[in-house]
Amino acid sequence: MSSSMKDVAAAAGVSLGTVSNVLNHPELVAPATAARVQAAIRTLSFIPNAPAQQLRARRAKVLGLVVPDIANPFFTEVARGVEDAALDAGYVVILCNSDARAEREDRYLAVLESQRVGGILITPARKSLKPLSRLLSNGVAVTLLDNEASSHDVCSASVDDTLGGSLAAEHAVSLGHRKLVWLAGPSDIPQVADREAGLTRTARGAGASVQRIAAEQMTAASGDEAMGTALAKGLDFTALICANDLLALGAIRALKRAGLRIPEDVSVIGYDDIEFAASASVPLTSVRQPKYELGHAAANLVISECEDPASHAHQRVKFQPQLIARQSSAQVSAVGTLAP
Amino acid sequence: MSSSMKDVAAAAGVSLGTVSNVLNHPELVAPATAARVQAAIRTLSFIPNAPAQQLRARRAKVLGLVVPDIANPFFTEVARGVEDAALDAGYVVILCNSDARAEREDRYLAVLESQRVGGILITPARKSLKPLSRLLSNGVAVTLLDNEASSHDVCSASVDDTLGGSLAAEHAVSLGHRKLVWLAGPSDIPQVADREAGLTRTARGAGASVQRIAAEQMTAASGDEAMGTALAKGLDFTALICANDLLALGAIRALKRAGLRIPEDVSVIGYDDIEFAASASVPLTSVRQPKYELGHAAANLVISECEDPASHAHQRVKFQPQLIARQSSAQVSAVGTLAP
DNA sequence: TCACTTGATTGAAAGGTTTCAATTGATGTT
DNA sequence: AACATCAATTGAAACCTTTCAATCAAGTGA
Repeated sequence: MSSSMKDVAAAAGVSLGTVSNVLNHPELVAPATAARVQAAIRTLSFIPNAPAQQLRARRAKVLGLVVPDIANPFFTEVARGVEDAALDAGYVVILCNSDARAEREDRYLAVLESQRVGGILITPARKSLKPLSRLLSNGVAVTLLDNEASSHDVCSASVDDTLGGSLAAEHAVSLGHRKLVWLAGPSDIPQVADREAGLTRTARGAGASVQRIAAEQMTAASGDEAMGTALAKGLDFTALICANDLLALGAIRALKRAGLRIPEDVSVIGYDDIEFAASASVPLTSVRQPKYELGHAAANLVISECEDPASHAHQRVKFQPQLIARQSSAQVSAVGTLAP
Repeated sequence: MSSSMKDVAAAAGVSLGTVSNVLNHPELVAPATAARVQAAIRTLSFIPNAPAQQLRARRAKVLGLVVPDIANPFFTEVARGVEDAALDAGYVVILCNSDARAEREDRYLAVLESQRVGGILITPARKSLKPLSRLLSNGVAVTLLDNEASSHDVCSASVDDTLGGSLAAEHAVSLGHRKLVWLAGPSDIPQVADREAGLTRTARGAGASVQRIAAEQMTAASGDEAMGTALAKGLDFTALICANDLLALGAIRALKRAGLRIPEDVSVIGYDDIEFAASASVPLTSVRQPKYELGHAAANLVISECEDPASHAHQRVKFQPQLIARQSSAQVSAVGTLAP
């Protein structure tokens, strides 16, 4: 049904090679011939066979996007940035949710290897780059997404999480808070560790205390649960800083259930500034990350490496986060402290 | 670097064809030989070249997922269902956001045709299936997602939107509301039209009036704006029913700005029951759609058609929505009516 | 007119897989 | 001993593209 270059060649009365030249090296072919070939392409509505091109080129114009969870609006927005950059460059994006599970990540990496993708954008489920080494040695361009590269054979695009943590702490401290709680996620997530480091350093430096509680996953449900159990055990604090907005949204539910008012009793600060932060039950103060830009930049890094691996120098792009103050945080109240 | 079946054949001392048989028709090859080949596959860590398979098969084990906007949590959840079904079947998903724009949708359809994808899951940007006819005549399996098929050459998986609209109306009416406002989206979205039809029929049948206002897009920002202008012009109503939750979230912002209390002055009902509906400033009453299941079912439909087009019968799977009542809707108050 | 250059076009090979008709070797039948 | 049967394996063709060395035709300079 669908026509090949052979059909086009026959229709235009030229050889296969000439059709290819029209498509890939138009400067080599006489204008009249080129016109004839173009006409044939149109009448046959020829569309190149990408798998054949990929087989020939040994690399597909395809990117793998491996993220923990696209349902997290942070990654959704990042994905939009990736997709737009990819489409502009004639690339296509394969969506891979790892669920932050190594096993599922590995499965996807194998699939992507089989597909001979040109590049991979990944927010890894674990710290080691070992699982990527096969791909790297096969010449696949890899860019770390929302993670800073520690080695020198990959690019990375990330946001300064240490600074972000600092910004959150500064904000809380500037409102007079001295007893902070940090609601972390799983401890093996590097972004969370960096935010925690920045937060802790800045808070302690300003004379504030930081207690740490941890949620199992970076989801609202998990934040609700973790906050709930922590409150049940008793907790003395005036400000809650969360490792991301989903946790914050969940924690707010738990706080409200416990009869605490926000921000009168507790100030809450999230991280990411997802779209829903502004529509939350209490509009959420949050550390904004340039999500779309992050995805866009990362995609452009891999694409540039794909297009010209030889002259490519690995880069680390780092964006700056920004604190967005809303109603969920306020000046500490004289009586706001909650004793167990 | 990466090894081919030829390498495996050499290592195992058999012919290329035998390696292929081990992989695809193991029953044809002697156990001892098969073992030898498997060993070679392992030592060379051979991974099949998907583009070559695709070239040969003339169809890739790849699905295109074309949605208006993955940033809408409804589609995000649908996408998860699609992806899980695909991964289980050894398929891979290409993410295509059409932004509900015909031009961008066409661009993606051309890309997917070029990639020779086996199937396409699409929530079309326009009613006509014309843009898909090329694909269909090339034997690509197409399944309509969240749209009911009107023609007979495609499958579809959808949710009963007319029923959903009815459920919302019933709920409002049962709480005593008689002056309803319907916040619609762009009028060419079939889902929205169906919801509106169900809503209007049921509401009018119960003696309630329905005024219609429309947002430009199905986003929170757009809902905020549409509601804001409508309120400024004056509106007499006690319940607001929105074409989706994002619109509802935006509308709630506008209502609050106008000094209206929810649900005391206005009851608000959304549609989709996205995860954030429960965390919204007022937990949102909404019509829940089985989003993940929808995506999962749709993917399984296309995959089954890809795998065995001959014996495939086109199907229309239709799910039932369900009303989830939360705090944003309540019994109409005696004084709640707002005059212009 | 011959030798040569330049520009345009061609033909063949390669890339990795699957399929299928053909071959081989062994077993069983008469 | 000759033949048919069957299981296991092989070799070649096909899928469609790109590249590159080779060819061809036309035009230049001597």
